[in-house]
Amino acid sequence: MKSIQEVASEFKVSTRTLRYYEEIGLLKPGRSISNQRTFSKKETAKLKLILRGKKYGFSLEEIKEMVLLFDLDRTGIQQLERTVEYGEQKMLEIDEKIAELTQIKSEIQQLHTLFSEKLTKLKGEMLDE
Amino acid sequence: MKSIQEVASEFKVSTRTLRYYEEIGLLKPGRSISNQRTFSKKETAKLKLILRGKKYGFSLEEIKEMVLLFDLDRTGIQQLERTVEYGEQKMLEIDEKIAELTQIKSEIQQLHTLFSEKLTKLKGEMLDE
DNA sequence: TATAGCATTGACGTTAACGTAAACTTCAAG
DNA sequence: CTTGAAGTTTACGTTAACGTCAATGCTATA
Repeated sequence: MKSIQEVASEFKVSTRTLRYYEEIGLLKPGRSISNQRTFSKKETAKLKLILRGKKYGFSLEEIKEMVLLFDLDRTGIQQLERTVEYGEQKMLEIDEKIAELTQIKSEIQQLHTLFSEKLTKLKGEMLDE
Repeated sequence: MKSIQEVASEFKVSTRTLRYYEEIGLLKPGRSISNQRTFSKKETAKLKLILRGKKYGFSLEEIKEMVLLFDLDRTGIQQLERTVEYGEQKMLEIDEKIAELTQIKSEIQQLHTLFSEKLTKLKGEMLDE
């Protein structure tokens, strides 16, 4: 069980951010006798997922859905089926994102090649003078 | 040359968004005689890059740097060298993002497998009754 | 020529995701 | 026991990325 400061510095976020994530239902840390937040392994795992999600452009609202995978008591069959479906859909979305990133990379790559050649040529011209 | 409405509906953004992108220096459409914005191929290409960049979580400020690759007169050697370096760095960043996405996917994959098994088991139990 | 439909430039409004400050409590160290 | 660091809640402030509205201009067509 970690304190809010420990978690904050471990993940390089502010304590305000952690409280905010609790406020909007993303995290659900426990409480000590003196009412201080305690973060279990599960919560830090969730936080890791949240931060990774943010890094590639999901809103906290979207992330919330994904994090629910960690929280819900998946007892009923219907619940489980929905969860499984949801997971499949998310994986498809991720595949799309990867494809787009690859696309962007190749565009940059082209520009890069273009400029590199231009540069080589320019340097050559300098030697000619 | 396309009008603002043509571009807006083609890319499914608002005209306001296009004006905003001009306001912050991302796009630089030309003007018709009657002062109406005209979008060249280059501008729409830039817009495409902008929207793709947004989709995976770059801020407009970050995107601005990337879009500059399209705009600058790359005449001087120093400029070109900087540009080439910048492009290399960006490609590295993209590789990182792809790696993280792959990581997220595998985490979801694990949860998915877990729940799928649970589901299969539950369904089996139902038949046993 | 009047009217409808798109364009323009301000300028103020809105929302997400926190930052920051105030007022208070709790805990560990001297 | 006091003092300082870290915790709590409450609440107002801030910034990016637009939305929305008002006032106005061009222009094609009935």
